Amino acid sequence: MNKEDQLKLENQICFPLYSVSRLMTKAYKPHLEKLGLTYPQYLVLLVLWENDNQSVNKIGQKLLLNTNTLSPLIKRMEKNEFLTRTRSEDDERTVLVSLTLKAKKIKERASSIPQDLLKTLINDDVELSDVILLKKTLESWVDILSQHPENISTEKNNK
Amino acid sequence: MNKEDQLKLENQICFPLYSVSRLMTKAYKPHLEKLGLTYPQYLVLLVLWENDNQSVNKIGQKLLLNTNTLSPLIKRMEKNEFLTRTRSEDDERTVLVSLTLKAKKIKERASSIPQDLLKTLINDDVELSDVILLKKTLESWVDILSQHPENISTEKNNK
DNA sequence: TACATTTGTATCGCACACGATATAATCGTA
DNA sequence: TACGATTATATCGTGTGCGATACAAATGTA
Repeated sequence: MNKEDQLKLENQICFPLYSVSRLMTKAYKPHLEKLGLTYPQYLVLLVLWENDNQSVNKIGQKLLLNTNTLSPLIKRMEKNEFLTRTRSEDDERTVLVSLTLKAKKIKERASSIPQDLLKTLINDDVELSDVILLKKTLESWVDILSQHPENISTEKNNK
Repeated sequence: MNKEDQLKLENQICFPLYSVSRLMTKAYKPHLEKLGLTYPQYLVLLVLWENDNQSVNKIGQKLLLNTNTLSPLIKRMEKNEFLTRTRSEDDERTVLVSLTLKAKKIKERASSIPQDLLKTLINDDVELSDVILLKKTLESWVDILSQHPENISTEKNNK
């Protein structure tokens, strides 16, 4: 491929990645709005539904987000009564984030959202096996990219 | 898969998509910073390098972005002397966006960025054939998702 | 035990995304 | 040819992302 072709939008791998990510978030939107959530806020709940009462740092490690994104986001969720924030007694620096009853209650309703969305896609053109392959591929890219020099977080990334 | 498992972060297809998109943009960052560009600004240049002098609307159709995102973005690029904006004489509503000399000059330097990035990835673990497959898969998702009810743009999407 | 370093969180500033809305120009049609 | 509908762009408000920076608590070490 020559230099001219490399610059064509259609030959860029990053662009469809960027587009699909945005379009997927948009597809989630009407479902999440009913629950009063945004997509990143939904991600925080996913982490906490799996294990309640985690530090901001820990949540950030799982979502690959830093505290400069998470701190205000979590505060908004606290204001909307999905979360509570408490300083850890062991380490006064640490803020522990916990689910409220309200957040626990919507877990059930939230569980059907991804399935519902996938169904409409699979009914269209996508095969379930394609989805699984795509997920695997993207996950390996996450691994590689998160080890890339630009993406090593300043915080120690000790799982 | 039961309802409990569906909610695990690791079982969500959208999350790796969202992560890889962000990590890729981050990987681009140091390269684009040297040129004084952000990733979405780079996308606008890609469109114009292919065909100069296009309307805001047209650029938006190609990037799947609306004018409420593009208008300020293009104005920032005008301020940074990458673009010029002129009202069309045929239709006073239309703003035609053109490349400045500065923008034309960096085309050469910009052309190596994606290749450079891919090389470091491929040197690591990724096969070129994987990249091509991923691109194809994502492009088909773009097609499907952009036809989804939530994602039909208000503007007529007449290619 | 002082004190430099590290760690966990938060704040600031900037640049997107995007729904809702505004405004002016153009178009369609009665 | 009026005039309502459509179209092209822009503005506003809110919520992310993220680099840079601040700050207090905890840790390591001389």
